Amino acid sequence: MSEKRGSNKNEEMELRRGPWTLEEDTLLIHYIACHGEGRWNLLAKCSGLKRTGKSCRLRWLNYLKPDIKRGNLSPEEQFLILELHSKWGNRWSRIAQHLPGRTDNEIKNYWRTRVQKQARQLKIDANSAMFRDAIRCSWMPRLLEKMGSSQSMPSLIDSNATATAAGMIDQTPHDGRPPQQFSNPAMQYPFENCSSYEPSGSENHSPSTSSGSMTLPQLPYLSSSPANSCNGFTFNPFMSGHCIDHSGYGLDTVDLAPAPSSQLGSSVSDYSMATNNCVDSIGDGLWNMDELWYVCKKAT
DNA sequence: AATCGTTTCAACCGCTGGAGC
DNA sequence: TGCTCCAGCGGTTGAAACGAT
Repeated sequence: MSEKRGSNKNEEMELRRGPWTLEEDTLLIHYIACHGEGRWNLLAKCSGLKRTGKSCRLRWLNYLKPDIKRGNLSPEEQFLILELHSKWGNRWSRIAQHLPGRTDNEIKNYWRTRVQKQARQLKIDANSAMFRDAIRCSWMPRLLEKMGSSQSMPSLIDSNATATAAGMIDQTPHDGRPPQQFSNPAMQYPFENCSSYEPSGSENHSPSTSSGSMTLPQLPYLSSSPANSCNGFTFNPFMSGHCIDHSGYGLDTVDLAPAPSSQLGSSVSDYSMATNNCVDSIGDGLWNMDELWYVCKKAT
């Protein structure tokens, strides 16, 4: 036993850790090209890499794999992440399956650095129903707006038959319920029904499906308002002019300061008007913290 | 230009579940 | 049935990059 432990220790001492070098990457790529993926421990031993099988696997899956998509997440991808996370929680690999070329690690990082950041700034729990509703009622419409204007959805439609922001989020394989579908979310996503959170593993409580379009559970504090309105807001998918930013993710902080009380009592159009003028100075983004704050505030 | 605080993301760690024996 | 090994998952960390002053 002690002998085995000693030999393991010697092996561990030889193991490299930390950032991968170009030589290591080349070695790994070459080995996988010859022998294929999988059997990572064997790969680690036979390839000459002084890495653990785990490390090799991670490097390949998260960085070296040819179909890995690099760069900022598109609005469609962001929308999907928000939508799928609201259903499945922190099931990153599962969410990643619906975003071709994106890794669970990347999605997880996105959620932590972009989404949770907003929750922190709002001083609310990122896992709270309140925050999720704020996302659904303020952030996601903004993404739809972005998607509608960029008309870039075909990329997802083409690359992912089971889950697209533009069509169907297929749940059938996971829980046997009918899939949620909205043939054109920019036009049809019904925001009158903001969702409550469903923790991971509680998929039996997922949003219901109604006549081919996504219908989400209605919150008690939301009025049964007309389509495209939520919690007193009117969400026109093509409404322009929100506090938005230049970042590729569109989620950088805009302004955490609560709206003046006079605005809280106004109609959404008034409120939108009040915040619209920041567009020119801030740019083309998706995230309006004032509005989000208002959604959260009204929910309490 | 230098310093410091913040953000990003690649990589690691611990745990779990499945397969094989 | 229980053990071991391995792949995969989600949480966390820390170095590098970036931005503000």
